[in-house]
Amino acid sequence: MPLLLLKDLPRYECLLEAVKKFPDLDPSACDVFLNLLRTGDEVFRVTENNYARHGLSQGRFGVLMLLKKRSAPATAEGGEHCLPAGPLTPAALAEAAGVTRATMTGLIDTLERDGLVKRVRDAHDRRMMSVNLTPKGRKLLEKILPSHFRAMAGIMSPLKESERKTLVSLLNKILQHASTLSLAQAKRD
Amino acid sequence: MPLLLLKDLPRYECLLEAVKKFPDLDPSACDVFLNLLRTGDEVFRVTENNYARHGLSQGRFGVLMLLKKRSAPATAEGGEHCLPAGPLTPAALAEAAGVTRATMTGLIDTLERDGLVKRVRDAHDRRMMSVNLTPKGRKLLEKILPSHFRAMAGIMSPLKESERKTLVSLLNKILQHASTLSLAQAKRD
DNA sequence: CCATTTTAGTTAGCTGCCTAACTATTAGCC
DNA sequence: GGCTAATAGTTAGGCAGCTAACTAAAATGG
Repeated sequence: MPLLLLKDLPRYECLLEAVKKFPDLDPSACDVFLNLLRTGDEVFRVTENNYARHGLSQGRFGVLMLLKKRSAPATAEGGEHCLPAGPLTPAALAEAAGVTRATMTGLIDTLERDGLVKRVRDAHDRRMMSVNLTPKGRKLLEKILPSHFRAMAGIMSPLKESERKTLVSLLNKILQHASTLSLAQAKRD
Repeated sequence: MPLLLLKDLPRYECLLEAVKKFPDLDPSACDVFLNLLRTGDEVFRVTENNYARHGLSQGRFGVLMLLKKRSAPATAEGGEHCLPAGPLTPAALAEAAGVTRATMTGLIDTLERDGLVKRVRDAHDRRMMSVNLTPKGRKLLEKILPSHFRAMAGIMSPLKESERKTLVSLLNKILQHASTLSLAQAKRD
C-alpha cells in the first residue's frame, strides 16, 4: 500500500472535533479506515523487507507462488484442490493476482530475465503462452518460504488464537461489503 | 497496496494442509495476514476510485490534506493541536506522509503543474521551500471531502460500534508490534 | 470461405514509489 | 574568514501499477 494519509494517525478527539465542520464524517468509521490501511501498510512493509533481501518484491513473489502451487506434484494427499489444474497463462496469472495483463507482462519479463521463470508458446493456440518455474525459481522460493512464514508468525504473535479468529471475521465483513461496492462502481462505468 | 498474493485467498484447510510441508507455517497467523492485506487493498481501491474521479490519487490527496490541516485558520476552538504549527516544507511533508523526499518532489511537481499547490522559497534559509495550497487546491479538497467521508462511512457500515472498537484495538496490537519489527530491521542495516 | 469479432499478449506512456548521486546553501569549527 | 559537515531539494534511473492502442491468432457467422 502506497503513501498513507498520515504516518501518525489523528487522535480520536481530533476526529470528533472535525465532525463539527464535516457532518458527513463518521468518526469511528474513519478511525477503523485509517487504522486498517496504516496497519496493512506496516505489515506489508515488514514482509516486503523480508524477501527484498532475496531480490524479490511482493509482485514477483506472488507470481512465483502461483506458479509453484500449480506445478506442485499433484499428490494424492492433495491440498491442490485450491486451484483448478491446467497450464498457467499470463492472463490467468493476472486474473489470480488481481493485476492487468500489461502489468503481468512486465513482471514476467523481469522474472524471465532473472532466470526464475520461462515462457513457452502453446502449440495448439499460438496466441497463448504458458509460464513455468525454472529450477532456479523453485529453489529460490524454497529458500525464502520458511523465513516468510516465520515473519508472518512473528507479526501476529501478539494476538491470541481467539483474537485472530475475531479479527479475521471482522475483516471479512468489511471485505464482503467493500467487494460489492467495488462491483457497483465498476458497473457504473 | 499493490499486487496481492491472491485475489481469492486460500481456504483454511489448504493452510492446514500446507503445514505438513512447511513446519514454520502458522495457519492462523497466515490467515490473519492474508485477510488483513486483502481487505486493506479492497478498501483502498474503493476510496481511491472515489477521488480518482477528481483527478487525485491517494498520494496527491494525502499531500493536500496535510497542507489543509496546516493552513486551516487556527481557530480558538482548536482541533489543530494535532500537528505542530509552522511552515510546511517538502521534507516535513515527506516525513508526515511516510515517503522519501524524492517521492515528495515528484508529487509536488504534478500538484503544482495542476495549480493545486505552490512552492515558495524561504527568504531566511534559501535551501528551504514552503509549500502552500492554492485557492484552487482548497476548493477541490472541500468538494471531495464530503463524498470521501461518506465513502468511509459506507465501507464500515456493516460493523457495529462495538465491533469497530474491537477491530481498531486488535489492529493496534499488530501495528505496535510491526513497528518495532520495522525499527529492528532498519537498525540491522 | 472470407470478413468480422474476439482473445492473448505486448508496447507506449503515465503515475508514484524507491535509492543513489548531485547542487546549493547553511552551519560548525579551527 | 574559510574549509568541512550537514541539510534541503532535485535529478537520474529502476520497478510496479495503470490505460489505451496495437499485433497476431483463433473463432464466428453470413
